[in-house]
Amino acid sequence: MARKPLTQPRKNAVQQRSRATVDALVEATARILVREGFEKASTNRIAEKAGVSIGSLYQYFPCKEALVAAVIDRHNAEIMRVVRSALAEVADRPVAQAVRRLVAVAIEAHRIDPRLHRVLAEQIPRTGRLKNIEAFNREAHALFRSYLEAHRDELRVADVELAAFLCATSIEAVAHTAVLHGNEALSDEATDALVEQATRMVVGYLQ
Amino acid sequence: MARKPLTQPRKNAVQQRSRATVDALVEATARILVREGFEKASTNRIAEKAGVSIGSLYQYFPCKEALVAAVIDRHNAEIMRVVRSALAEVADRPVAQAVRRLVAVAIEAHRIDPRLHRVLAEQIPRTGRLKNIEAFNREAHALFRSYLEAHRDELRVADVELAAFLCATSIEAVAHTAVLHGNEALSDEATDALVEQATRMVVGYLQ
Amino acid sequence: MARKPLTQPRKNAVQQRSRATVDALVEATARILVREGFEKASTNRIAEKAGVSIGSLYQYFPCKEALVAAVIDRHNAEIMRVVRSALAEVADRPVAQAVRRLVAVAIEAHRIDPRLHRVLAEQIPRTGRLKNIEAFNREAHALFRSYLEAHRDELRVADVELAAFLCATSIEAVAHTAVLHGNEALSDEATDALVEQATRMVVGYLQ
Amino acid sequence: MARKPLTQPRKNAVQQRSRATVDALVEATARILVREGFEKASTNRIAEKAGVSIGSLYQYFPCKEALVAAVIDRHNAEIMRVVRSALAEVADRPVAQAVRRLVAVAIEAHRIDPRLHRVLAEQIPRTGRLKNIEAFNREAHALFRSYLEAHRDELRVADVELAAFLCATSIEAVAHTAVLHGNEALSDEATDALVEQATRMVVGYLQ
DNA sequence: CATGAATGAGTGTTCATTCAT
DNA sequence: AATGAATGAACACTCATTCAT
Repeated sequence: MARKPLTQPRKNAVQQRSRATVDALVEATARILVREGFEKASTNRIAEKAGVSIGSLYQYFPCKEALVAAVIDRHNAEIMRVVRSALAEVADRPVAQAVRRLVAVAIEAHRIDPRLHRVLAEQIPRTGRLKNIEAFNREAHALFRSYLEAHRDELRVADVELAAFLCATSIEAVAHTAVLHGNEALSDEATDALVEQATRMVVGYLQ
Repeated sequence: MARKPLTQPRKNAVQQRSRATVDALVEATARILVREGFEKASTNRIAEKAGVSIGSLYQYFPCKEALVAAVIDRHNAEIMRVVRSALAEVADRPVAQAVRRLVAVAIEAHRIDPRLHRVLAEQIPRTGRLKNIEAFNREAHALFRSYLEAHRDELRVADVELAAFLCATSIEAVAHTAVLHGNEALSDEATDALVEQATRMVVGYLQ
Repeated sequence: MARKPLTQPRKNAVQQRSRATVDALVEATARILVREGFEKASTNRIAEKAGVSIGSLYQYFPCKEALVAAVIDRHNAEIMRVVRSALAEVADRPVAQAVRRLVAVAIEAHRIDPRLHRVLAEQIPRTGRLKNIEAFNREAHALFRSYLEAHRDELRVADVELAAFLCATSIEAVAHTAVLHGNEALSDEATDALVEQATRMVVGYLQ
Repeated sequence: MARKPLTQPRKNAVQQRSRATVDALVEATARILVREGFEKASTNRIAEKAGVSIGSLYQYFPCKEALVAAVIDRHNAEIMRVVRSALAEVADRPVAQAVRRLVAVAIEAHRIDPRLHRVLAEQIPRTGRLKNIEAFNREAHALFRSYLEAHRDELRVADVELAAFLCATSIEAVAHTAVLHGNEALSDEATDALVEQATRMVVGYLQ
């Protein structure tokens, strides 16, 4: 009952151990996913790479999908932290500035862990409960739409929802493709040019 | 080119039979992919649905991936036929007209077999040799870029390659998402509005 | 017999606690056996249902079989209490009366916890040390045989041992099957008729 | 369509091979069941003992239970062949003769493969679809009841159904216990005495 | 060419049991 | 004593692929 009295003994030690095991498992899953792909990510292999017994794996994750979902959630959380803070930051800025920032942030977000992002976006069978990747896109879209609605008087589009869909989809696709499908890493100049042009396209449309 | 003209009938018969077997296998694969997903598409099941023995399947396809690749190729070919003819058709039209037509065609293309398109885009592990889905995108992008280069004097963009990437990526993403991720089928009005706005965005940027 | 009388209270407390833990474990095992069957009765689940750690379970029971054996022993003890007291009660009665009472008691005994009885009789793999269910039968048979030997002069059978085997086996099987394999619970009338006829069969044979 | 023209070529060869595999699997299952018990009868072990790959096992049996069910069916079929023919044989005989024969047959039936019978009766978890063991008992009971009904005028019992239940259950239990739970094999004299006494008990009751 | 029986490495998952804390 | 995290052998089952017929 009495907690945080400077020393959290046993239980905390226990919690730390558990936590370390869980982290090791999620991390091992992500690594295998990135290096060898979804097909090679068997539970036994994950446990082995995590330095944990297969029994322990199933103490913390009810099935293989839960492990992959944890990786997805962790990655999505990182991305959404960046996206949410950017959108909060530009909430009161005019559309031209806001869009430029959001395009830049979309690229940044895709650079957090591009190879993992690629695997999650392209290699995971989107069956059953593993639909979560789109979930985060939906949240990002919704936030962007809220911004546009708040700035409706600056816009010269009739249907804000449609405009939001158009712009958010385009920005995401451009950032995704540029970061993941370019043959080489984007140079700073190329990135600047991309941001500049994408911003021009979107702002030109909205205003 | 001309071979053994005497036994040609026989050989033709054989070739026809082979062709029919191959077609049946590809068709069965596509059907199972659409109806039951990649995970259920085992080679034995495909052979059974195609009314062919598993041995025969391996006479025509060296491995499972080759079968899936054939489905992808067939689908891509259908799409590219539409895209190529549209681009040929608009080759000499002004940008505004051409873009409107291309946006409409992008949507049409995604409607050819949306459920198959979805499976191919989302459910197939993109391991090893199964990268072909992007291949077709690359061709479409290249064709569009050629168009823009031929109409460079109508444009007010500095970097045509970058502009082509931006526009083609956006159009593809918008069409893909609208067709496959909308909760219901797009109405005609919604489609018209989408085409109108996407065209405005792209043309506004290019000119 | 009398040990360390000074620390007895403490020790008693401990013993009581132990006793309670053991009881909880046996009870939990029985409940799971009845409600979910042998296959679901894992040691971890038993410990959980008993509100005891898996470590404690192994402090009191060396292995899973020991737990199941304890359930069997407890159930057998209950049954044998009934059977023994009935046999004591009829020890001096004539055969006709005694048999009628014993048939009734056999049915009563199977009704003590029919679902548990069924699981113990049908679902537990009778491997290794888990043969105990027959043990109780052996004791009941022996008691019945003693009764018959004491009343030998009332009987017109040559081989009392064989007669005891025949009658005890038949009574047990009839009671068992009637209680556990009848589609519905036995009505009072049906039970009466069953007792009447079984008694007639056995007494007719013995006398 | 045209079948049995003296030679059943290919297909027959194929069928023979399949049949041999199936037989080997059922036989291996029975052997392991007898020698090592249900718990040791894993599908991999069965396949190995049958000299067949685990894959082949699953080509012919959809799950482990199906394998065990096949063993049960095979054993039941053997027993029922004996029981059915005995009942057909005695159909027109008077009760006293018929019962003596049936008791003898019950013992014979339990001697067909006593160790297998024991495992099937005692060691197989009677879960789900593995209830078949009782099914054969039901058939034997029904046949016996039919006999009694046909000979009702010879009997002095009020309720033929109840009498059939009583006698069939008793005979089965006595035969089962005598064959399987006696410490040693029954001598011929002991068997004769058992048949004699059981017959006396049952006939005395019926008439 | 066609067949389909056969293969066996590999999968996800369970569970009795141990042992450091 | 009590705890519960950890273990890992074992299980039922799948499926891409081979090869004798």
